[in-house]
Amino acid sequence: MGQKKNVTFNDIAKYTNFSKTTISRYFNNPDSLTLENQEIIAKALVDLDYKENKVARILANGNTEFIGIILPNLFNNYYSEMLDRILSTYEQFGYKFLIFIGNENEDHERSYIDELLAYKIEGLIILSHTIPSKELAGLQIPIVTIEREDTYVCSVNTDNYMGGCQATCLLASHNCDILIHINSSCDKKSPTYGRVQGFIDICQEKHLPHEVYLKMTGDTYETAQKQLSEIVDNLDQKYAGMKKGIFISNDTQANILLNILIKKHKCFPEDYLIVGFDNSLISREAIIPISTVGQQIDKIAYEAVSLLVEQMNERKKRRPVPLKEPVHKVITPILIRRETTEKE
Amino acid sequence: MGQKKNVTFNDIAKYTNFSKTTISRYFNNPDSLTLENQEIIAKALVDLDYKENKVARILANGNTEFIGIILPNLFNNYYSEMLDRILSTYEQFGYKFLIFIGNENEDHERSYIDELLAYKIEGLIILSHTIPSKELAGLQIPIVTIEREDTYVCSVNTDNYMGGCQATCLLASHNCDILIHINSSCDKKSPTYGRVQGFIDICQEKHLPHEVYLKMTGDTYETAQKQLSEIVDNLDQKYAGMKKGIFISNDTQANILLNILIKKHKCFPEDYLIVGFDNSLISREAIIPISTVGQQIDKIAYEAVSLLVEQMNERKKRRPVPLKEPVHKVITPILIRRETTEKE
DNA sequence: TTGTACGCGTTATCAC
DNA sequence: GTGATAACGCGTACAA
Repeated sequence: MGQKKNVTFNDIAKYTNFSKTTISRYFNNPDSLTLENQEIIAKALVDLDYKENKVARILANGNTEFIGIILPNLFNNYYSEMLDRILSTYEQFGYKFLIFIGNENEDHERSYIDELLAYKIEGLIILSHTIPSKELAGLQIPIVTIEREDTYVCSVNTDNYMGGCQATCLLASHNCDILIHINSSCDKKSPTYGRVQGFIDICQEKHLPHEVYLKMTGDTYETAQKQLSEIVDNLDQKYAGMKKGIFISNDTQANILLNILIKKHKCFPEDYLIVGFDNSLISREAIIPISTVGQQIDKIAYEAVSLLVEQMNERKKRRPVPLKEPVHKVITPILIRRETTEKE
Repeated sequence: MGQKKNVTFNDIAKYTNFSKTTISRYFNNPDSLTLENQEIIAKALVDLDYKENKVARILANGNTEFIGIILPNLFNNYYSEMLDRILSTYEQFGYKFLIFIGNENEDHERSYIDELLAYKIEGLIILSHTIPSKELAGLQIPIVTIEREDTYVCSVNTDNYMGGCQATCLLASHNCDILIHINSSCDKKSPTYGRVQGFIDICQEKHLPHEVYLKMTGDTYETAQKQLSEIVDNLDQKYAGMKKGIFISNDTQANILLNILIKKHKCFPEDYLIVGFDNSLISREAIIPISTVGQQIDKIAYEAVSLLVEQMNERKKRRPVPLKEPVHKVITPILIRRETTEKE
């Protein structure tokens, strides 16, 4: 472990003429010692330069204070921002995080989970999409997922349906002649599908002409660019002279769309409005700040850890009462109006 | 730890009529068992549904296979991308990572380090800037820093000086009338200062007129925007009609600068050239793809972990020979020419 | 090739 | 308030 022998409770016990037990109590229940003896031990810790060893503590009491996390990647700003917020809950809850990047590789992710279990993590947060929630539920350990299929496990998700409604209503309020939604062909079970549903429902409710493009693959910047260029050409032709309100599935794509429009028309055309999703950095940094449906990432992260901590605490009781049904928390998105809808 | 009693080597030993030692050997030195017996044990593991416990293993042999990481944040794309690459070295080296976000808070970072040491991490990777390397060197544990002050510890850095030279030469090759460098007022000891020095040296060597702005604070997007607007107004006036080559300290700022120029002049002005630094996502996603000095993040991450692993392995030998001097690895940047210099 | 006995550093239980 | 002793689960000399 260390270079030289570690100083242990035994050494401190000998040095102070107390027993190991008393030293342990000094750390875990100091009030049970006299103030005087507390000071003696405190001094000894300094004299001997004691460093605590949590590994030994874990073995003895079983609490690792580890939470495992599996993310698809950290290139996507959404994930890195979420991770930032999750890690920051350390100040509040004290849990440490062991992190793996899945890269959409299901088998790798399985082996990562095994590794995490071997380190006796107390809970697991999953953001990757590969392993079905049914399988995750069989892991016999508290789990919370974020923005993914979550039928059999606890989860925290943005209210994507409401987000879709908000975006659509915003476009509708500007009296667009045609509303357009662009998204990937996501599964109907995935939370993301709520965005599509919200768009369609509002359009039907308000009897607004609308069209849905669900063919984005968007693996890379280049393919997204190509696909969106085609869509723009299509729209320019099909709805020439009409006011077009576009709700697109994320800010990265909204930005690409914006750039395509500006390059093609030399400026952001009067007859286009754009709303993105996520409120990721790029929506602010774009040449024209993009209106977007903002996910409350800090809140999602907090609720996820919080929900996990509840379950972990429950398990530590003598008679734990496991959840009958998975809990699904829903976080309200916040509509952010910027220049792609509120033209000056 | 678990809900029910964990299955241990003892249980397997009883089940198979071997000793604990033999079970242990099955995992750590399987060749020392007969194939037949290996199969018997393998079957027992399945029958009893054994789950390995690495915490116990750590306590027994002292190897946690943990590496600690302290980052300033994950909002900055550079850090999240770096973390992505570092985490991905798991496939190669097998080390697990415990991660803390420092948020520029020196005292918090100290307490994070204490926590990491309590978990007996074998090495530490530091990307945050607060704690002086002299203090880090006193930690008695292998350390590697990335792009920060590194006098007393091992480090991996981009060759910022070369990057500065590359960017400046690129601008010079386009026959600019005036070369400009925009940066924050960084410490001369910080690796980043190399970018400034490279710029100045090349300008002087080639006898090129140049000017350096070192007053960016860039805490937020808005302040950066304001500061750069002022600089642009200044440049427009001072060097009207002249071809201006700007080398700016990072891509985020390059993008802001680009947007300001386009908004002010309705297009990207003929008489401006821009080179950023980092090759971060935004440099590709900008309305006009930005030329930049690309940091080889994957290589930096690999070299950092690799350098750390070497030191950790050395410590495990019976007679470890610690490094006399800190090793400083330098990674060559790669110039990426895009449309802000190579106009069509 | 296999087994015995002990150590790793802490906590929990029970006694005083 | 304090102490002795037995866990926790695995690795490793040393012996057979």
